[in-house]
This record gives sequence, structure tokens and C-alpha cells, in this order.
Amino acid sequence: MLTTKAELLQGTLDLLILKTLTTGPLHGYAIAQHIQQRSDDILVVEEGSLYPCLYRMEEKGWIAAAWGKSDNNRRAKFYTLTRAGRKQLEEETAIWERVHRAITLVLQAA
Amino acid sequence: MLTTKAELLQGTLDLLILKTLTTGPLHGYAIAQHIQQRSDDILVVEEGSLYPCLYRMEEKGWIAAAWGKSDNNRRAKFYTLTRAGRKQLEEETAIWERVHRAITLVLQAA
DNA sequence: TACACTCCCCTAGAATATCTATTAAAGCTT
DNA sequence: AAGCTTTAATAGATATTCTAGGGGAGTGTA
Repeated sequence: MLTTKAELLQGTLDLLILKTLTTGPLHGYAIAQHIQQRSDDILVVEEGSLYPCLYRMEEKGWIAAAWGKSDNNRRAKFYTLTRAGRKQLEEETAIWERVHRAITLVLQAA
Repeated sequence: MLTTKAELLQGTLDLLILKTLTTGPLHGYAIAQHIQQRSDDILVVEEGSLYPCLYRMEEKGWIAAAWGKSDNNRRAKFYTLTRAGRKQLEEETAIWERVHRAITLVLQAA
């Protein structure tokens, strides 16, 4: 994921995608746009990161894919969050909060 | 860095080490312990991650090493934050806050 | 018709960070 | 002498992401 320092926060892409899909099915391109917009253009998801990530998540059963047509009348693969995906989202959210708290503790040290 | 999900937050180790060294010179082993304790045992820095990271940071001029003796009277390599390291710490702290804010935005989305 | 542009998908190869697992040496304790 | 802790180091594996492309299909425009 592109940020100012490109390699920061490896490991959060799954979480962001899972969260993005809670509002309903979206195709890959839209997922990336959504994350970028919601993050005030700070997080930019490159396609070379996005699609492999979607495949991994599909293989793990967290999301399910179906071909359809986009708003712009183009063929697009829509991803839906599965029950397992919701569970995974809960777990990853908890981990994120836990680790965020831990890092904050270290950074706040006198 | 080991967390519940081992591969989470790749990219924050530099930041944590730099911050840990602001209190004064420490040897590698102590840096790892410090991070673990300050984080309430959530962040566990494996030695296989720590030492290569220290070398990278030394090469980049963010820290400087000097051999000495530890509290336990053992030979140890003490690392000191350089001026460039302080600058890097500022930058990485800012990036962390930026990205944390961005991720929070995405996670808070309705 | 031709052309450009955007949308949307996909992939190969490289770069990088971290982990696992192991070695090793030196001091302390028993 | 044996064993434990401390401290350093490295090789090899793994996983994620990036770079850098390719390509098709719809829409608009000259």
C-alpha cells in the first residue's frame, strides 16, 4: 500500500478491504477507490497489491466473488463478505487495536 | 515482530527502536526487552528481526554502535541515536500518526 | 471510422521485512 | 564441571507489497 513511506503497515490491507466490504458488495477497483477516499487520499492501494490480496482472501473463504456489471456498464467482479470474513474482520480489528495500543505505549514512554 | 498475528505491522520496528533509544544508549538485547515491557508484552521483538534491523539502521546512519560492557558484565554492543536518527524518528512518528489516522478513518466508516 | 480515454482485471518479477532456527561465546551459579 | 542466562550473529524460508507492465470493453469525440 502506498503511503508517504511506501512500505509502511504491511499487514493492514486485509483489514481495510474486509471493512470496506461491510457496506455491501464491491468490485476490486471500487474497493481501492473507497479506501483511498475514506482515508483522505493517504492510503493508495496499488492494483498489483489489490488483486493478489483479493485472491488470497477468497481462497481463505473470507470473501466470495461473482461477475456482474459495474455502474459504468463494464464487466466487474463483485466481492461479498462471507460469514467467515465477518469473523476475520472482528479478529483483525481487535488485533489492530491491541497493537495500536502497544505501539502507543512505546511511543509515549518518557 | 511477533504479535498475535505475527506478520502485522511490518514497518514499525525502526520507529520503535529509534524511540527506545531516546532514553540513552542501549545494547540490542536490552532494546528488545524494553519494547516488550513497555508494550505490556504485546510486542515481542525476535532476535532474527532485531539484529538485521539494527544493521540497516546503522548503515543508514541513524544509530551508532560501540562495544562495551552490560550491567551483567558481558560484552555488548551499545547503540546511540545520531542526529540523523532523531530526525528520522520525527519523520517516522509523523508518518505513523498520519497512517494511523487514515486507517482509523476507514475503520470508522459507516 | 478512428482515436483516445477511462474503467476494470490480471500477472510476473523484484524488493523488502520479518520469522524460524541455529550457532556461539562469555559470565555466573551450583 | 555442568547448566543457565545473557548477548550477538546469520542462513534460509515466508509473505506481502511494489513496479511495471498487458489487455479488453465501453464511451465520447473528431
